[in-house]
Amino acid sequence: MAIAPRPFSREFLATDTLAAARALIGARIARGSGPSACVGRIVEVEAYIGQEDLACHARFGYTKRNAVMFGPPGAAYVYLVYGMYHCLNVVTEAAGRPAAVLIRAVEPVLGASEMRAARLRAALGRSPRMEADAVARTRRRIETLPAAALASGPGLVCAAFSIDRHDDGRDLCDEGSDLRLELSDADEQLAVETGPRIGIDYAPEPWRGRPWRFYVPGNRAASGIPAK
DNA sequence: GCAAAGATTTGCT
DNA sequence: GCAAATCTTTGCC
Repeated sequence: MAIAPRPFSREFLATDTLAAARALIGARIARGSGPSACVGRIVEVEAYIGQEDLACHARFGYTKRNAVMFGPPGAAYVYLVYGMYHCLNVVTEAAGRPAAVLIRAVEPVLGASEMRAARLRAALGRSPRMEADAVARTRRRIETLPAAALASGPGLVCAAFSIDRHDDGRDLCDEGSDLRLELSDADEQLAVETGPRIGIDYAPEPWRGRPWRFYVPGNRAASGIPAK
């Protein structure tokens, strides 16, 4: 019999974003319930902390897009990047202080076939006018992906779990939520390494070099690191 | 009001 | 290894 998961502690998210980021490694993200439920283990995250962090979306202050980051901890901050992909963050620290942890990669635990179907829906939905042979190529590519590659990037996590801006502001610490964070006693402690955040070349030092990316070394789902 | 760039992924050279 | 795809948000005129 399976051990019942418990919701991720909001009080813990409320204090220190770097500690929260580290603790989120190995935690689970869950979507839905019953036979179509999807569950994954978080294996890569990044911390974005406050208006002073010039890599953080809050660096321009309060805006319509980043409003949720200024709210209470435990909420989902979901935004659209590059006009096509969504990114999921977990809001941290007390209300009024904008900080969050970006979920960069997840290892499928349950519902991999559901995630694959969601990836396909996302890919085809993005380009509605794709030619028939392009559709076939895309379908073949996604159908042959190893399970570990289904959510191995921030945009892919959202595609696999069908996360979009409808989920912006959702409470991830509520066990009744359709999208939520969970801890399971069945999970062993994972090794964690740190490094600079990815894709923030626009940020000046010291922010660009801050080792605020946390990941499980050698994990296949987390290994999608740009070559540069 | 308009131009520019972005916490990415994919496909082609 | 590089550039395109795509659209919201930001920043300047």
